[in-house]
Amino acid sequence: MDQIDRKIVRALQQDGRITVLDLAEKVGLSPTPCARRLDRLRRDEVITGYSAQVDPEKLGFGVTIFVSVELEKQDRNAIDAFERAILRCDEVMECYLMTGSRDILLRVVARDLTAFDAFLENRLMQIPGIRNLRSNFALRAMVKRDVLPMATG
Amino acid sequence: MDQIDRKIVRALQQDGRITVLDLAEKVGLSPTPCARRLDRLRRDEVITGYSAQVDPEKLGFGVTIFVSVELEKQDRNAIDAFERAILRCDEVMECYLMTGSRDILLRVVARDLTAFDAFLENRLMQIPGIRNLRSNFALRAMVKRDVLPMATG
DNA sequence: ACTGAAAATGACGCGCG
DNA sequence: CGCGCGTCATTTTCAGT
Repeated sequence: MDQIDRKIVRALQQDGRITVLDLAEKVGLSPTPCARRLDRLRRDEVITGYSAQVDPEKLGFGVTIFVSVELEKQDRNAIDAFERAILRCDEVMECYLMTGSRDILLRVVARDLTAFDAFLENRLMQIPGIRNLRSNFALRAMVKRDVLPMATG
Repeated sequence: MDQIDRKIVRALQQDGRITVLDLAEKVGLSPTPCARRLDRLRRDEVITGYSAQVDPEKLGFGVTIFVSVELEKQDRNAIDAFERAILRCDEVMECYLMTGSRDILLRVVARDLTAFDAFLENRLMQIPGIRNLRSNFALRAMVKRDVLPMATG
């Protein structure tokens, strides 16, 4: 992971469909070694995939909700079980295990509040071991970034 | 936005570098009309871009922190000013305007706690109009998804 | 369907550490 | 000495018309 690798990763975060030729020029390499580095970055799982950025509203997901979940038990088994269950919920875009009261933070998308209510009732609250929930609604996203900061190196 | 468009968007979220040929086959179209739809989806900003998915840890960003910010005033001007300021912070990967006490939720990445402290001191707390802050630390990401749920249609 | 461009692959020599 | 770059060439595949 040298400076050129970081440039490659950065360029690909900014434009995931850039060609190897353009990428090579951008980072100051010729195409073949650039492609070799790209292969390595994927093998090492620095780059784990590629994705289109989509406007959720245009797909009908107008609502974003953050849900704090506190589990009854916070041992490994309880957390693993919750994790397996939450992986099956497509509405959950992000899920973080937090410090402190060792609760869990979810970012959930939904079509509207009715759909979110259905998610809570039929999905989230069906998961055993939940002590309590707290939902906070987002009015809008001010920032949604896909490019990590420059690692100082 | 019909069912085929949704399939296209879904496939591109799953693999942002899929070729038009493979995409066409996947959604049951021939390449040319598939490419036309793709152009339209980009023009309509349903698809806003493409990005590589990167493992933050492998780039040295081992720490994720959620920061709740409460502003002194919650009028349009104060929020706009905060938004402009936060856009300049590369460490802020997401920022949501919330309901309730109309505060703001940030997801911040940092190299370590020292770097996060520097961000708080030199960046975030330099923004005027902040009444208070509350930081919550993530132990790890359980789920990080880039594919929106299927819109029922 | 066609044409130009790009990707994937491999071989080879070179230079810098 | 060896790793990584550059160059070149080839074949296959893709994009755009």
